[in-house]
Amino acid sequence: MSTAAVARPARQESLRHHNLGLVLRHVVDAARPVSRADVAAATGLTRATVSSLVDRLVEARLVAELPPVAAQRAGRPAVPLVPAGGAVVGVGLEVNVDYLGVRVLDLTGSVLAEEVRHGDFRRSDPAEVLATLAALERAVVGPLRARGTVVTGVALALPGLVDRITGPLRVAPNLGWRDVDVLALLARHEASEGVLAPWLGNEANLAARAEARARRATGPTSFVYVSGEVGIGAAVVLDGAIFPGRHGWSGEIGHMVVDLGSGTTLEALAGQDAILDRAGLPRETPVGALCAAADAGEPRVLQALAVAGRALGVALANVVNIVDVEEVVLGGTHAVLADHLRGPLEEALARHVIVAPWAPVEVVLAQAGAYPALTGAALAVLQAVVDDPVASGVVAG
Amino acid sequence: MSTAAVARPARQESLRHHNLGLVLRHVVDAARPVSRADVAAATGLTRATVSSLVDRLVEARLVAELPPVAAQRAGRPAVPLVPAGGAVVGVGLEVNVDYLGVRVLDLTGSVLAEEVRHGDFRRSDPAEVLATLAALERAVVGPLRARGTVVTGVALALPGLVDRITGPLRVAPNLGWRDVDVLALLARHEASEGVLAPWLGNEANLAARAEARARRATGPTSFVYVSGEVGIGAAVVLDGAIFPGRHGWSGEIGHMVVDLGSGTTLEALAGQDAILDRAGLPRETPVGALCAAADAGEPRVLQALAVAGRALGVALANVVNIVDVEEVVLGGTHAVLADHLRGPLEEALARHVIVAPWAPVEVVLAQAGAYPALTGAALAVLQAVVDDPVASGVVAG
DNA sequence: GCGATAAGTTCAGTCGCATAACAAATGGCT
DNA sequence: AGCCATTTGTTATGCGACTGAACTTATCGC
Repeated sequence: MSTAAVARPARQESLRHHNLGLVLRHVVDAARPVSRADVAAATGLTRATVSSLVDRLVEARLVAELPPVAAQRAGRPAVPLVPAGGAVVGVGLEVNVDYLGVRVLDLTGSVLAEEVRHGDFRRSDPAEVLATLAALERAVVGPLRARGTVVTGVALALPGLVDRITGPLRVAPNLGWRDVDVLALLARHEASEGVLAPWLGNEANLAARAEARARRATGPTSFVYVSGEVGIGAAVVLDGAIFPGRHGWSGEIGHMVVDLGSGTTLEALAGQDAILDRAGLPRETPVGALCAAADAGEPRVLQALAVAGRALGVALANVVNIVDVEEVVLGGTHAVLADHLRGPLEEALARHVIVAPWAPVEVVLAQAGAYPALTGAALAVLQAVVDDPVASGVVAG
Repeated sequence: MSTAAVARPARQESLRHHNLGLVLRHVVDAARPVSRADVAAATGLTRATVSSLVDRLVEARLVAELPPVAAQRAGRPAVPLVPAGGAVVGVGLEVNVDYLGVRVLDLTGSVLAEEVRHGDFRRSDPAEVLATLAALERAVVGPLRARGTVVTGVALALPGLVDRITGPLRVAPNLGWRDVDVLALLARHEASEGVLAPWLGNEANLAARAEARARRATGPTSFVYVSGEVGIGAAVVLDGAIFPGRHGWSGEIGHMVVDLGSGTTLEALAGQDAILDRAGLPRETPVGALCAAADAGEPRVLQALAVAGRALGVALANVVNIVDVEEVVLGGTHAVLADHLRGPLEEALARHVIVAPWAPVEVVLAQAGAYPALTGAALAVLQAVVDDPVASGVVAG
């Protein structure tokens, strides 16, 4: 009943599409090279079928064969398969408060090229900033393209509300942008190049995607990712998949009301500016200095961080009670401050998460490295390739 | 990258499975009888394929053919197809604080049989209550089964935390149950009958499922369903699908902290007991009487409801900011009190939902009727049939 | 050097959908 | 009344994609 997602008819080709994705996913997700026989055993397909599918993937330069290594057991040695490096790539873009950048990833997850420009983009002019970004993208991607690299798509991370259905950026408070038609502004600089129009996404959501990939090997991938920068963003990941919400506006916890009487929001207690204000430090203080002051035992700083930690803990307990995930992943400035936040944060989680007795919530640090949204944006594009290599145009029908 | 759901290989039969579900869903979800040709046009399958699939569905008694009606336009008159009534059914069970019951639905959505027993199950003995439930189920389902009705499954709604992975009921505070192996207790009374083991689910989640089906025709089906009974439960529905969370423990908003300083939770402000206390009425007061007192303009009552409405509004704004849905659906006692809650509730939503300027949150009343969780439980079973008629064993391979 | 073993390929068989022609049943027009 | 246009549903025929089994290839161990 209650018809869920858009349902399409399944034709003969659908099998191939699905199974190509299945095989490719096994090769990409494997920790070490796998053989055709391994893939067959793991997927439940026959060796014959896997062979046929792998051949297509090799032809499309999504999978590469390594030279056989000396086998240690009897039998014909396996041909090791790995995701092809450098051939098919996704491009991640990001505009944030104090930097913008481009990062290019291939299917192995390695960074082929990257460029980050620092600057102050508060109250910036969208047209100008996006022109800079487009130029940077051209400079980075151009040489790759010239070498024959296939760019399957581009995704742009923005620190604001992007409507995934209707397109425009509604508002990015920290950039001072409002109702900006990002695609149109970018198209001015790119159409001539034949560059693909980027997908747009929220910075926290895309960073969480990078985090999901980074945590893939180590354990469960259902978590809330908290990204503390100037504001506080979050994203919900369930079984490795981002929860987007209806419009792509999920995870906006910065404005969560944590005090009904005063209407105080989380950001007013655990945001970067709020912490600095309460600590009696100027707002320009870098996070490192704040952390150092805390390490030195500065009482006002410790007090401010205790308040922030508790507020964050209560807010995240509320989130966990609503979406039922197993972990809290701290990213951005909150990762740097984790040592000082963790105590009150974990206490609040243990007290207020209703299922804590049966499924205690772990608090862990982000592993995705610097500029995770850049990585996540590129991964979003590559994920689409893996999910359906044919639809994304990389494999011939 | 980041492998999402469990991926299975697609074989030839997978096509058939998928397309059987697709066709059945079209017939079930259609507002009026449809022809094979209609289904073909709507799904993108050919008439030949649809014919073949429909024949199987008719044979499995999932779809029925009506006598052709006089056509109003040229051409051979269509054979109207409808979901078969009374042949294949889902059984919904529920144990709640002051009643338990059984409801049997067929694919048309009509109630074939139903029995509700009122009682006080606070601090009850699980074994005893479940024995009563099993007897009631036997009494209701037995005669149907004797008539040849096919029972595809049973689902049991409980007002507590049910681990959908490991099975047991962790805790149902208002029943006073804790770590109850519901399946084992039920099996004692049912194994002999050859009755299926029920799926277990949270009452609010299953009620939301009924609500999603009821709202199917009228508009968007992304909402938060709030079910105020003795406690306050909620469920998130996105595009018609329940958001279950990792363990099935999503939507636990009753314990949301809305006042950091005091640690006050939503239930302490908007729960039934809390409202009655603040209104100066005894806790046994029925909701109708409370509502009447409010209608009469009793100042303390109005004050209590204003407090509750605002608290609920803030809590739901927090939920909407996290999961990004379009509507709030009020069920249970909150539906009865809606007139008095709506004002402060809508004000809080407008003020605190960050995307309200672009996507205002609608507040609407539940439409699913009495005991929605009973309906939702039965629908859950039927949904599984529609999603994959073969896997659920109703259609021959 | 030969058998055991495992990887990968080839080929017939089967399943399920598409395509297209055909049969059935009705309204509209002369 | 009779014929055509129109639409529904059915009946071949073909093709794509997977399975299963036999076969080839390549290595290890004795």
